[in-house]
Amino acid sequence: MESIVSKVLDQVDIQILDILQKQAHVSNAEIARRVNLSSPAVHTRIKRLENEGYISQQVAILNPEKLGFDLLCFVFISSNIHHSEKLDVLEEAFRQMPEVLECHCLTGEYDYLLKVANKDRRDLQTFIRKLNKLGITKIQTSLGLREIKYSSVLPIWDGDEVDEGKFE
Amino acid sequence: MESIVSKVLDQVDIQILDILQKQAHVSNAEIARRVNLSSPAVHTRIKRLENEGYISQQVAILNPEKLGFDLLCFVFISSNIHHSEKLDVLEEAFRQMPEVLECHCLTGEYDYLLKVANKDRRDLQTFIRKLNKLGITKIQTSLGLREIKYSSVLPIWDGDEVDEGKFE
DNA sequence: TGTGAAAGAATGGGTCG
DNA sequence: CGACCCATTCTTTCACA
Repeated sequence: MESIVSKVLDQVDIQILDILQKQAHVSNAEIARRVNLSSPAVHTRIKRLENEGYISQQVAILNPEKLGFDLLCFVFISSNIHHSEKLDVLEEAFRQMPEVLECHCLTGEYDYLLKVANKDRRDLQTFIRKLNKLGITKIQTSLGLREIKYSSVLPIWDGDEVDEGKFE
Repeated sequence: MESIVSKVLDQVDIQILDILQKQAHVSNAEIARRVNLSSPAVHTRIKRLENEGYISQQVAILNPEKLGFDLLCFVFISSNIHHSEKLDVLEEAFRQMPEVLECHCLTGEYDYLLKVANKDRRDLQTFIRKLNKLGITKIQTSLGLREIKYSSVLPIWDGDEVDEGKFE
Protein backbone atom coordinates (compact mmCIF):
# COMPACT_ATOMS: atom_id res chain seq x y z
CA MET A 1 0.00 0.00 0.00
CA GLU A 2 1.67 3.15 -1.13
CA SER A 3 -0.44 6.26 -0.96
CA ILE A 4 -4.10 7.06 -1.07
CA VAL A 5 -3.94 9.82 -3.63
CA SER A 6 -3.39 8.13 -6.94
CA LYS A 7 -1.34 5.13 -7.68
CA VAL A 8 2.17 6.17 -8.47
CA LEU A 9 3.36 4.94 -11.79
CA ASP A 10 5.37 1.79 -11.53
CA GLN A 11 8.11 0.57 -13.82
CA VAL A 12 5.67 -1.20 -16.09
CA ASP A 13 3.59 1.93 -16.55
CA ILE A 14 6.72 3.85 -17.47
CA GLN A 15 7.70 1.13 -19.91
CA ILE A 16 4.30 1.21 -21.55
CA LEU A 17 4.32 4.99 -21.83
CA ASP A 18 7.77 4.89 -23.31
CA ILE A 19 6.80 2.35 -25.94
CA LEU A 20 3.72 4.32 -26.89
CA GLN A 21 5.39 7.71 -27.06
CA LYS A 22 7.82 6.25 -29.58
CA GLN A 23 5.55 3.94 -31.56
CA ALA A 24 1.89 4.44 -30.90
CA HIS A 25 0.81 1.75 -33.33
CA VAL A 26 2.41 -1.13 -31.45
CA SER A 27 -0.31 -3.62 -30.66
CA ASN A 28 -1.48 -4.42 -27.20
CA ALA A 29 -0.30 -7.97 -27.54
CA GLU A 30 3.19 -6.88 -28.54
CA ILE A 31 3.43 -4.53 -25.58
CA ALA A 32 2.27 -7.36 -23.36
CA ARG A 33 5.14 -9.49 -24.59
CA ARG A 34 7.69 -6.77 -23.98
CA VAL A 35 6.59 -6.03 -20.43
CA ASN A 36 5.79 -9.62 -19.50
CA LEU A 37 2.13 -9.14 -18.84
CA SER A 38 -1.07 -10.38 -20.37
CA SER A 39 -2.72 -8.42 -23.10
CA PRO A 40 -5.82 -7.49 -21.06
CA ALA A 41 -3.66 -6.31 -18.21
CA VAL A 42 -1.83 -4.00 -20.59
CA HIS A 43 -5.16 -2.83 -21.93
CA THR A 44 -6.36 -1.96 -18.45
CA ARG A 45 -3.21 -0.05 -17.70
CA ILE A 46 -3.33 1.94 -20.92
CA LYS A 47 -6.94 2.88 -20.27
CA ARG A 48 -5.99 4.02 -16.81
CA LEU A 49 -3.08 6.04 -18.16
CA GLU A 50 -5.41 7.69 -20.64
CA ASN A 51 -8.10 8.41 -18.10
CA GLU A 52 -5.66 9.87 -15.62
CA GLY A 53 -4.28 12.13 -18.31
CA TYR A 54 -0.80 10.72 -18.73
CA ILE A 55 -1.47 10.11 -22.41
CA SER A 56 -2.85 13.24 -24.03
CA GLN A 57 -3.39 12.09 -27.57
CA GLN A 58 -2.15 9.89 -30.35
CA VAL A 59 -1.13 11.46 -33.61
CA ALA A 60 0.49 10.65 -36.91
CA ILE A 61 3.48 12.81 -37.72
CA LEU A 62 3.41 13.79 -41.36
CA ASN A 63 6.41 14.65 -43.48
CA PRO A 64 6.32 18.43 -43.95
CA GLU A 65 8.56 18.50 -47.00
CA LYS A 66 6.61 15.86 -48.88
CA LEU A 67 3.53 17.96 -48.27
CA GLY A 68 5.00 21.19 -49.48
CA PHE A 69 5.80 22.89 -46.20
CA ASP A 70 9.29 24.04 -46.90
CA LEU A 71 9.21 27.12 -44.74
CA LEU A 72 9.39 26.49 -41.03
CA CYS A 73 9.76 29.75 -39.13
CA PHE A 74 10.23 30.82 -35.58
CA VAL A 75 8.57 34.09 -34.84
CA PHE A 76 9.45 36.10 -31.77
CA ILE A 77 6.85 38.54 -30.64
CA SER A 78 6.89 41.37 -28.16
CA SER A 79 3.41 42.53 -27.42
CA ASN A 80 3.17 45.94 -25.88
CA ILE A 81 -0.26 44.93 -24.72
CA HIS A 82 -0.66 44.71 -21.00
CA HIS A 83 -4.35 44.20 -20.52
CA SER A 84 -4.95 40.58 -19.77
CA GLU A 85 -8.19 40.58 -21.70
CA LYS A 86 -6.45 41.71 -24.83
CA LEU A 87 -3.76 39.14 -24.29
CA ASP A 88 -6.44 36.48 -24.11
CA VAL A 89 -7.75 37.61 -27.46
CA LEU A 90 -4.26 37.54 -28.91
CA GLU A 91 -3.53 34.07 -27.62
CA GLU A 92 -6.82 32.74 -28.85
CA ALA A 93 -5.96 34.17 -32.27
CA PHE A 94 -2.69 32.23 -32.22
CA ARG A 95 -4.53 29.05 -31.34
CA GLN A 96 -6.91 29.52 -34.20
CA MET A 97 -4.26 30.02 -36.85
CA PRO A 98 -3.60 26.67 -38.50
CA GLU A 99 -0.10 27.64 -39.61
CA VAL A 100 0.88 28.25 -35.99
CA LEU A 101 2.03 24.87 -34.77
CA GLU A 102 3.25 25.98 -31.40
CA CYS A 103 3.04 29.04 -29.23
CA HIS A 104 4.86 29.52 -25.98
CA CYS A 105 4.97 32.33 -23.51
CA LEU A 106 8.60 32.99 -22.70
CA THR A 107 10.90 34.78 -20.33
CA GLY A 108 13.35 37.14 -21.92
CA GLU A 109 13.27 39.86 -24.48
CA TYR A 110 10.29 38.51 -26.35
CA ASP A 111 6.96 37.52 -24.88
CA TYR A 112 5.93 34.85 -27.33
CA LEU A 113 7.68 32.30 -29.45
CA LEU A 114 5.69 30.90 -32.36
CA LYS A 115 6.59 27.95 -34.52
CA VAL A 116 4.98 28.45 -37.87
CA ALA A 117 4.64 26.19 -40.91
CA ASN A 118 4.27 27.90 -44.24
CA LYS A 119 4.42 26.60 -47.76
CA ASP A 120 6.25 29.47 -49.36
CA ARG A 121 7.22 33.09 -48.94
CA ARG A 122 3.86 34.28 -50.09
CA ASP A 123 2.14 32.36 -47.30
CA LEU A 124 4.65 33.69 -44.85
CA GLN A 125 3.92 37.23 -45.87
CA THR A 126 0.22 36.62 -45.51
CA PHE A 127 0.85 35.28 -42.05
CA ILE A 128 2.94 38.25 -40.96
CA ARG A 129 0.25 40.59 -42.19
CA LYS A 130 -2.20 38.76 -40.00
CA LEU A 131 0.06 39.43 -37.05
CA ASN A 132 0.25 43.11 -37.92
CA LYS A 133 -3.51 43.31 -38.01
CA LEU A 134 -3.56 41.97 -34.46
CA GLY A 135 -1.64 45.04 -33.37
CA ILE A 136 1.70 43.33 -33.05
CA THR A 137 4.53 45.61 -33.97
CA LYS A 138 7.70 44.07 -32.67
CA ILE A 139 8.32 40.88 -34.58
CA GLN A 140 11.47 39.02 -35.29
CA THR A 141 11.35 36.08 -37.64
CA SER A 142 14.00 33.41 -37.93
CA LEU A 143 13.92 30.89 -40.72
CA GLY A 144 14.52 27.26 -39.92
CA LEU A 145 17.38 26.25 -42.18
CA ARG A 146 17.61 22.64 -41.22
CA GLU A 147 15.93 20.31 -38.78
CA ILE A 148 18.51 18.57 -36.64
CA LYS A 149 16.04 16.83 -34.38
CA TYR A 150 12.29 16.72 -34.01
CA SER A 151 10.70 14.62 -31.35
CA SER A 152 8.01 14.61 -28.73
CA VAL A 153 9.62 11.88 -26.66
CA LEU A 154 10.04 12.86 -23.05
CA PRO A 155 12.99 11.28 -21.26
CA ILE A 156 10.79 9.48 -18.75
CA TRP A 157 12.99 6.46 -18.96
CA ASP A 158 16.35 8.03 -19.22
CA GLY A 159 15.99 10.48 -16.40
CA ASP A 160 16.90 8.41 -13.39
CA GLU A 161 14.29 5.73 -13.12
CA VAL A 162 16.42 3.58 -15.29
CA ASP A 163 17.30 0.34 -13.80
CA GLU A 164 16.77 -2.35 -16.29
CA GLY A 165 16.57 -4.96 -13.63
CA LYS A 166 13.81 -6.76 -15.40
CA PHE A 167 12.72 -9.49 -13.13
CA GLU A 168 13.38 -12.88 -14.52
CA MET B 1 2.16 8.42 -68.72
CA GLU B 2 2.22 11.37 -66.38
CA SER B 3 4.75 10.88 -63.68
CA ILE B 4 6.57 7.69 -62.95
CA VAL B 5 7.40 8.47 -59.38
CA SER B 6 4.25 8.76 -57.40
CA LYS B 7 0.69 9.64 -58.01
CA VAL B 8 -0.26 13.03 -56.75
CA LEU B 9 -2.33 12.96 -53.60
CA ASP B 10 -6.02 13.28 -54.19
CA GLN B 11 -8.64 14.74 -51.88
CA VAL B 12 -9.26 11.42 -50.18
CA ASP B 13 -5.58 10.99 -49.38
CA ILE B 14 -5.53 14.45 -47.87
CA GLN B 15 -8.62 13.65 -45.83
CA ILE B 16 -7.06 10.47 -44.51
CA LEU B 17 -3.82 12.22 -43.63
CA ASP B 18 -5.75 14.93 -41.87
CA ILE B 19 -7.72 12.47 -39.79
CA LEU B 20 -4.60 10.56 -38.83
CA GLN B 21 -2.50 13.59 -37.94
CA LYS B 22 -5.21 14.60 -35.49
CA GLN B 23 -6.29 11.23 -34.13
CA ALA B 24 -4.01 8.39 -35.04
CA HIS B 25 -6.06 5.82 -33.18
CA VAL B 26 -9.15 6.15 -35.37
CA SER B 27 -9.87 2.75 -36.82
CA ASN B 28 -9.59 1.93 -40.45
CA ALA B 29 -13.26 1.16 -40.58
CA GLU B 30 -14.17 4.51 -39.09
CA ILE B 31 -12.01 6.36 -41.59
CA ALA B 32 -13.66 4.36 -44.35
CA ARG B 33 -17.03 5.59 -43.17
CA ARG B 34 -15.91 9.20 -43.09
CA VAL B 35 -14.38 9.24 -46.55
CA ASN B 36 -17.02 7.01 -48.13
CA LEU B 37 -14.75 4.18 -49.08
CA SER B 38 -14.41 0.56 -48.12
CA SER B 39 -12.16 -0.48 -45.31
CA PRO B 40 -9.66 -2.35 -47.52
CA ALA B 41 -9.40 0.63 -49.84
CA VAL B 42 -8.48 2.84 -46.90
CA HIS B 43 -6.01 0.26 -45.75
CA THR B 44 -4.31 0.21 -49.13
CA ARG B 45 -4.10 3.97 -49.23
CA ILE B 46 -2.63 4.26 -45.75
CA LYS B 47 -0.01 1.66 -46.57
CA ARG B 48 0.87 3.62 -49.68
CA LEU B 49 1.08 6.86 -47.73
CA GLU B 50 3.39 5.20 -45.25
CA ASN B 51 5.58 3.62 -47.89
CA GLU B 52 5.91 6.83 -49.84
CA GLY B 53 6.91 8.67 -46.70
CA TYR B 54 3.96 10.98 -46.22
CA ILE B 55 3.39 9.51 -42.79
CA SER B 56 6.61 9.53 -40.81
CA GLN B 57 5.53 7.94 -37.58
CA GLN B 58 2.75 7.51 -35.11
CA VAL B 59 3.30 8.62 -31.56
CA ALA B 60 1.49 9.09 -28.29
CA ILE B 61 1.83 12.56 -26.83
CA LEU B 62 2.36 12.36 -23.10
CA ASN B 63 1.44 15.02 -20.60
CA PRO B 64 4.71 16.65 -19.52
CA GLU B 65 3.38 18.12 -16.30
CA LYS B 66 1.87 14.87 -15.08
CA LEU B 67 5.25 13.27 -15.63
CA GLY B 68 7.22 15.88 -13.76
CA PHE B 69 8.62 17.90 -16.63
CA ASP B 70 7.82 21.35 -15.42
CA LEU B 71 10.73 23.08 -17.02
CA LEU B 72 10.47 23.56 -20.75
CA CYS B 73 13.28 25.73 -22.04
CA PHE B 74 14.32 27.23 -25.30
CA VAL B 75 18.05 27.45 -25.64
CA PHE B 76 19.66 29.68 -28.23
CA ILE B 77 23.15 28.76 -29.20
CA SER B 78 25.83 30.53 -31.15
CA SER B 79 28.62 28.18 -32.03
CA ASN B 80 31.81 29.84 -33.00
CA ILE B 81 32.75 26.61 -34.67
CA HIS B 82 33.08 26.77 -38.40
CA HIS B 83 34.53 23.42 -39.30
CA SER B 84 31.78 21.32 -40.73
CA GLU B 85 33.14 18.17 -39.15
CA LYS B 86 32.98 19.68 -35.71
CA LEU B 87 29.49 20.90 -36.40
CA ASP B 88 28.50 17.36 -37.29
CA VAL B 89 29.79 16.18 -33.94
CA LEU B 90 27.89 18.93 -32.18
CA GLU B 91 24.66 18.16 -33.95
CA GLU B 92 24.99 14.48 -33.27
CA ALA B 93 25.47 15.32 -29.62
CA PHE B 94 22.21 17.26 -29.66
CA ARG B 95 20.43 14.31 -31.24
CA GLN B 96 21.70 11.97 -28.58
CA MET B 97 20.60 14.07 -25.64
CA PRO B 98 17.21 12.81 -24.49
CA GLU B 99 16.24 16.11 -22.90
CA VAL B 100 16.65 17.86 -26.25
CA LEU B 101 13.27 17.47 -27.89
CA GLU B 102 13.96 19.61 -30.91
CA CYS B 103 16.92 21.23 -32.53
CA HIS B 104 16.76 23.58 -35.46
CA CYS B 105 19.38 25.40 -37.41
CA LEU B 106 18.27 29.00 -37.73
CA THR B 107 18.94 32.22 -39.53
CA GLY B 108 19.61 35.19 -37.32
CA GLU B 109 21.77 35.98 -34.38
CA TYR B 110 21.87 32.44 -33.06
CA ASP B 111 22.77 29.34 -35.00
CA TYR B 112 20.72 26.78 -33.15
CA LEU B 113 17.46 26.74 -31.31
CA LEU B 114 16.93 23.87 -28.90
CA LYS B 115 13.74 22.91 -27.18
CA VAL B 116 14.63 21.18 -23.96
CA ALA B 117 12.54 19.32 -21.39
CA ASN B 118 13.87 19.23 -17.88
CA LYS B 119 12.33 18.15 -14.62
CA ASP B 120 13.78 20.82 -12.39
CA ARG B 121 16.48 23.43 -12.12
CA ARG B 122 19.04 20.88 -11.12
CA ASP B 123 18.48 18.97 -14.35
CA LEU B 124 18.65 22.20 -16.28
CA GLN B 125 21.98 23.04 -14.78
CA THR B 126 23.30 19.60 -15.60
CA PHE B 127 22.15 20.12 -19.15
CA ILE B 128 23.82 23.50 -19.52
CA ARG B 129 27.05 22.06 -18.19
CA LYS B 130 26.86 19.44 -20.90
CA LEU B 131 26.62 22.22 -23.45
CA ASN B 132 29.63 23.95 -21.96
CA LYS B 133 31.63 20.77 -22.23
CA LEU B 134 30.84 20.71 -25.91
CA GLY B 135 32.65 23.98 -26.30
CA ILE B 136 29.57 26.13 -26.55
CA THR B 137 30.08 29.49 -25.00
CA LYS B 138 27.33 31.77 -26.20
CA ILE B 139 24.08 30.47 -24.80
CA GLN B 140 20.85 32.21 -24.09
CA THR B 141 18.15 30.33 -22.29
CA SER B 142 14.50 31.32 -22.18
CA LEU B 143 12.07 29.60 -19.88
CA GLY B 144 8.72 28.57 -21.20
CA LEU B 145 6.23 30.21 -18.88
CA ARG B 146 3.06 28.87 -20.41
CA GLU B 147 2.12 26.73 -23.35
CA ILE B 148 -0.44 28.48 -25.49
CA LYS B 149 -0.50 25.90 -28.24
CA TYR B 150 1.27 22.66 -28.98
CA SER B 151 0.47 20.75 -32.10
CA SER B 152 2.04 18.84 -34.94
CA VAL B 153 -0.91 19.29 -37.25
CA LEU B 154 0.08 20.71 -40.61
CA PRO B 155 -2.57 22.83 -42.31
CA ILE B 156 -2.85 20.50 -45.28
CA TRP B 157 -6.57 20.89 -45.32
CA ASP B 158 -7.16 24.38 -44.10
CA GLY B 159 -4.49 26.31 -45.98
CA ASP B 160 -6.03 25.96 -49.34
CA GLU B 161 -7.06 23.01 -51.40
CA VAL B 162 -3.93 21.05 -51.94
CA ASP B 163 -3.89 20.33 -55.58
CA GLU B 164 -0.44 20.76 -56.87
CA GLY B 165 0.35 20.24 -60.45
CA LYS B 166 3.89 19.40 -59.58
CA PHE B 167 5.40 16.05 -60.16
CA GLU B 168 7.00 14.69 -57.09
C1' DT C 1 -8.23 1.25 -58.13
C1' DG C 2 -12.34 -0.15 -56.19
C1' DT C 3 -15.69 -3.82 -53.54
C1' DG C 4 -17.39 -7.70 -50.85
C1' DA C 5 -16.51 -11.75 -48.21
C1' DA C 6 -13.80 -14.31 -45.00
C1' DA C 7 -9.85 -15.74 -42.11
C1' DG C 8 -7.03 -14.33 -38.54
C1' DA C 9 -5.96 -10.92 -34.70
C1' DA C 10 -6.75 -7.64 -31.47
C1' DT C 11 -9.85 -5.27 -28.41
C1' DG C 12 -12.60 -4.68 -24.30
C1' DG C 13 -15.80 -6.47 -20.69
C1' DG C 14 -16.77 -9.73 -17.03
C1' DT C 15 -15.53 -13.03 -13.68
C1' DC C 16 -12.76 -15.51 -11.00
C1' DG C 17 -8.02 -16.48 -8.56
C1' DC D 1 -4.22 -6.44 -9.45
C1' DG D 2 -3.69 -9.97 -12.90
C1' DA D 3 -5.11 -14.23 -15.81
C1' DC D 4 -8.52 -16.52 -18.58
C1' DC D 5 -12.66 -16.61 -21.49
C1' DC D 6 -15.79 -14.79 -24.90
C1' DA D 7 -18.26 -11.71 -27.92
C1' DT D 8 -17.38 -8.03 -30.84
C1' DT D 9 -14.80 -5.43 -33.85
C1' DC D 10 -10.95 -4.53 -36.71
C1' DT D 11 -7.23 -5.87 -39.96
C1' DT D 12 -5.59 -7.88 -43.97
C1' DT D 13 -5.75 -10.95 -47.81
C1' DC D 14 -8.15 -12.77 -51.78
C1' DA D 15 -10.99 -13.27 -55.97
C1' DC D 16 -13.16 -10.38 -59.03
C1' DA D 17 -14.78 -6.36 -61.66
